[in-house]
This record gives sequence, C-alpha cells and structure tokens, in this order.
Amino acid sequence: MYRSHNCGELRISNLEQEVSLSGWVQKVRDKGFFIWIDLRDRYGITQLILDKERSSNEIFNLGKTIGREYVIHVKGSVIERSSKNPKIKTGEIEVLVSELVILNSSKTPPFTIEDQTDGGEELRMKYRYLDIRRPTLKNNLILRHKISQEVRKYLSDKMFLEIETPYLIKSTPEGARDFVVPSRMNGGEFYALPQSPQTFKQLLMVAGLDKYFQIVKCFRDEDLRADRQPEFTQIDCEMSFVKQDDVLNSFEGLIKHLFSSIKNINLDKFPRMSYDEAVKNYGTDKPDLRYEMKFVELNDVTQHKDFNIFNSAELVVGFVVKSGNSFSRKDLDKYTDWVKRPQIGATGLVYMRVLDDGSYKSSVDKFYDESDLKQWANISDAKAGDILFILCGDSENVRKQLGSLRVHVADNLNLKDPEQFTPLWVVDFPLLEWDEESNSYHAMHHPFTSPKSEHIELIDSDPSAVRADAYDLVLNGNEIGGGSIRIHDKKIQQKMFDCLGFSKEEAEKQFGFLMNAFEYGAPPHGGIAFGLDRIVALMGGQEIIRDFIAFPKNNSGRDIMIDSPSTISDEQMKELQLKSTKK
RNA sequence: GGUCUGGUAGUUCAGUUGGUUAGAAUACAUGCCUGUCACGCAUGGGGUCGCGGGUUCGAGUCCCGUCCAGACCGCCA
Repeated sequence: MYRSHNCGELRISNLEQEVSLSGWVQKVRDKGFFIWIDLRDRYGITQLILDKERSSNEIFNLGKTIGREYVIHVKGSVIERSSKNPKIKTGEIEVLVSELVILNSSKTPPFTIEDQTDGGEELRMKYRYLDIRRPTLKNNLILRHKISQEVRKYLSDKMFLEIETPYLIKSTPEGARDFVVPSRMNGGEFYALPQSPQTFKQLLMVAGLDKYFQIVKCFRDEDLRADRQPEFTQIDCEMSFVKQDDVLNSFEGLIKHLFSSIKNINLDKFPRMSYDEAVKNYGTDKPDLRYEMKFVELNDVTQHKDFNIFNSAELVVGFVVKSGNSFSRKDLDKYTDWVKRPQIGATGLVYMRVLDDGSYKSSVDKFYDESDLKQWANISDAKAGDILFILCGDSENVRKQLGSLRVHVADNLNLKDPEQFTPLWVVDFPLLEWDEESNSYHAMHHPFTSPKSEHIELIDSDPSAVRADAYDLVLNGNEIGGGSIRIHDKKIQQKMFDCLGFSKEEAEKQFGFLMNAFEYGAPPHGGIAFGLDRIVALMGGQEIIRDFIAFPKNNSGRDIMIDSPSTISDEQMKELQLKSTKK
C-alpha cells in the first residue's frame, strides 16, 4: 500500500496514528540534527521529520540524499509540531518517519515548483508536467473540471442530451481556415476538423432530439492570440422550438448557475444592447462595461471653426476619463503615440482638460474658445478634474480606434477588476458584412443564421441593413459565447447562399445534406456556443487562456513539449498520396 | 503577411558613451547548525552574452541578416 492518507489530509485529530504517505519532495530543510521534508501531492503538503535522536541512522542518512521532486514513500506516526505553521492545513502536525523508500529520484527541475515560479513562459511550456505540479496551474485545471461538471449537471437537469459529433468531417470554404486530414483510403481526398459542430447539431434538431449540448473540441487554423488557440473547447448547445428570448434566458441561467455554484456570485439579469448601440457607444461589439467612458459624438459642436481636421472628418468622437486631468503632459504624449501606432492608425489625439477651477484647456485652444469648450464639456458631461479624449476620422475606423484607446486607458488606470463580472448580451447583429477583398457579402455569424423576419425583404434591396437573430454573450469585454436562431426553411437558406455568392451547384455540394434535411420537417431551432477556455480563464481572474488548458500551443501554433507539428516519413507521405515539398 | 518588445550562469534579471578578469539574486554542490517551514551561516563550481556576418585597435553593447519567444494588427463564418 503506497498510502493510507494523502498529503493534505492529516490533522491534529490524527495524532499518534501510524500512517503511510507518498508524494513528491517539495523541499528538504536539513538543519543538521533535524531534517524536514515537505511532501507534496495534488491535495496538499505534509511535513515529514527525521532527527538524529528518534530516527535510525540508516533512514537519517537516506534522508540526506533526497532532492527536490524525488518521489518517496514513508511510514511513520503523526505527531504534534512543537512550532506550528498556521499557513497550511496540515500545519499543526508532522509525520515522524520510521520507514523511507525512494520510489524515484529526480533531476533538479529547471524552475521552482511554486506559485511564484522563477520559470519563464517557454520553459514552463517545455516542462508542462512540472508546471502543472504548481498550485496555480493545478488549481486552474481543477476549476476547469468543476465548471465542466456544473455545465453537465445544469444542462442535463434541463433535459439537454450530451451527444458526440464527428471530428473527421468536410472542409467548407466559409469562415476560418480548416485543419485538414488526408484520407489514406480515399487517396487525394481530405477530411477537415470541425470549426464547430454547427451543421451536426442542426441535424440533431431535425432528428427530433430537441435539446443538445456537447463539451467539444473545435479547430481553426488561424493565428493565435492570448485568448485564441488553434484547438479550443466549446460548450455547444442547440434547442428546438425556440425564439431568441428563449435561448437567451436559458443560457443566462447556465452562466448564472456557474457563477453561483462555483464562485458564490449571484449575477443580476444580464443587460442587452444592440450591436449598433455597442459600436456607436463603445467602438466594439464586445464592450467591457466594468468602466464607463462611453463615447460622445461631437460633430455638432466642433465644426466651422477653422480646424480643418475636425471639419473634414466624418465623425468627431471622444470619451471622458474621470479624474483624467491628473495625466501629465508626458502621459498624454504617450497616449498620442499609442493611438498613432500603425496597429491603431489614428493621426492624432485631441484632448481637453477641465481644470479644478472649472476652466478648460485643450490641445486645440488655437481654434476653439472657452465657450466652445464649455459646450464640449456640457455635451460630454466632463466635470472639473476630468479629461476628454477626442479622435476623428471616418466613422468605422475612428470608432474602432477610440474603442481600443478606451480599453488601453482602462488598463493603465487599473479599471479592470478581475473579480468584478459584468456580462452583457449583444443582440441584433448584422446578417451580412461587406468584404472589400472579395467584393462580396460574407455571413457575419455563419450562413445558417436567420435574418429577423421583418428584414427578410431587405436581403435583396439593402443587404447591409438586414439584422439577424444573432447574439453574443460578452463578459468583461471578452466574447464568451455566440449563437443565433437558425434558418429552418430551405427557401430562405437558398436565398442566403445566393446572397453569399454560392451557385446552386456549390451550395448543393457543400451543404446539400443540410438542405435535404430541411425538406423532412425541420423544426424552428437555435442555439449558442460558449468558449469554455475563456469562461474558465475569466472565472479564474485571467484573460490568457493558455494557463487553463493542460497542454496548450504556443504563439506559433507549436506544442514545444512534444515538438509538433513535425514532418512525417516518406512512407507515410506515399501512403497518403501526398507529394513532398522538401527540397 | 505586418508592427513592436525581448534573447546574457540551471533560472529570473542587471550590465552606463564600445574599453581591465561579464555581475546580482536564486537554484545547485560541500561543510556547520536541536524546531525549520522564503530556515540561517560559510565555501565552491557554473557563461558559445541566440546564431551568422560586418564596422572598430577593441563588440554583451553599434550596423545588417537570421532563428526563437511574447504582445498586437491583418486573420478568427
């Protein structure tokens, strides 16, 4: 028997018991007369003690040979510590070792296995199994487990069935790039890994299963970000006989349940905001509502004053930073440089300080007098001590730029409290968006999204005005879920494909199976998919999802622990009928 | 595809205007230590300054190229 207890279990109530423990050596403190060993496993740390008086020479000397991360097994008796450690749960007791077996030695690990590790990102990735021994990573994975369990519990109770869908499916041109898998049995042909189980869950609705969910891996061959991995996990859901409100209410319930059961936080009813409103007021379709800085449009009060930059701009827009007058000249220069970086692309930043005495000072005093600035202050509700930041340009770009600046300012001012959770439904997304490159319309969500019934006529006359029954759930400025009511009518689906520039033949070839299914009694249906990685990360107080995934990929899509992707042998290539591009 | 930042001891980092033998902390090793728990004290070993080229009397430091890592833009239906 390797252990009678785990390393987080023993208490003062276990005094004088003979126990056996196994685990990893966190630390050896050799005091000469005493040797203390912190023994660690998933459950905690228990202090072992050897000393010259009570331990045999043999065991004492063996104890001296033990290093960090050795795996050992001990037997001994639980004794009370004469100096206790209130910081750990087992801190009142220690185990006086009577038997000691080294089950496995360990090289000295390349970084410390502690919360505040000295290891850098890359090193920790390479030795991921050591990184996961750290409490931080371990707890992240435990949190993920709990969330998954609660999702399953909640949705099962609501009659959702968890059903698996295939990973080897068909490549489609819409959307993200597919990861593809060559088929040996069908030479020259490829499977694609799913970007989402979208069509399958819709078919399950046609099949009459009514409510489906799946915690499922999805794959997208696009560049990575802190919150984006090439393979990621979705909580994928679909329901029949629902309208948008039904879906929103159902899954608001799920998210509330997660927060109450796991974090003991009771969230209020989630506010809803239209896409147009979000973009107009915050310059993004995923506004972070933990802080204000709502946009104010200033065209009416900035024109015809010889300031040609504003006069010639389609939109002059700004936001107020409370107490922003404390920004130094240097701070403002930094913000100006920041918005001028090519990633943002603004030409400059105009500001207006409201001084403590209520007077105004702006970077454009040459063109605007006190009464102009007073108007700006009135319209933007800037008070003494505040600062108003203003950008101008064409509407779409300038809103985006100002939206980025808003987030950047919030970052600098520490307005993003990771323990504050501000969810938001963004609704009424456009059905289509114009793509300059291909000179055609693209589905903003995906081509199965239902236009709002009152907008169906507009599809032919004014496609960009059509709004869809599509929605995102935004949490603290992160998109954590998105979905829509689907088209269940073959004619409308056909119309969508027409609009997206699919020929009848292409549509038939790509999605014929779905359209055929729609001819056999498809119920009205809709659903949503949540990014599990993002939800877990946010609930863990982070925005970087990597530390909430056991074995993630790095910035360039590589797993540096197993060193993938990698080349395959010529034999494999031949078998798959692939030609080598190696020189 | 692009922009920016970084790469120096096992690890995390410092390294001034280009100038003597490249430092600190930590980790590691050895010794001492009868209550440690970030133990303490002493001693010691440890470097292809990412790689290649260039400028120079002289390069960790400047220039060019390249590789790697991270953040971001494009991209992510």
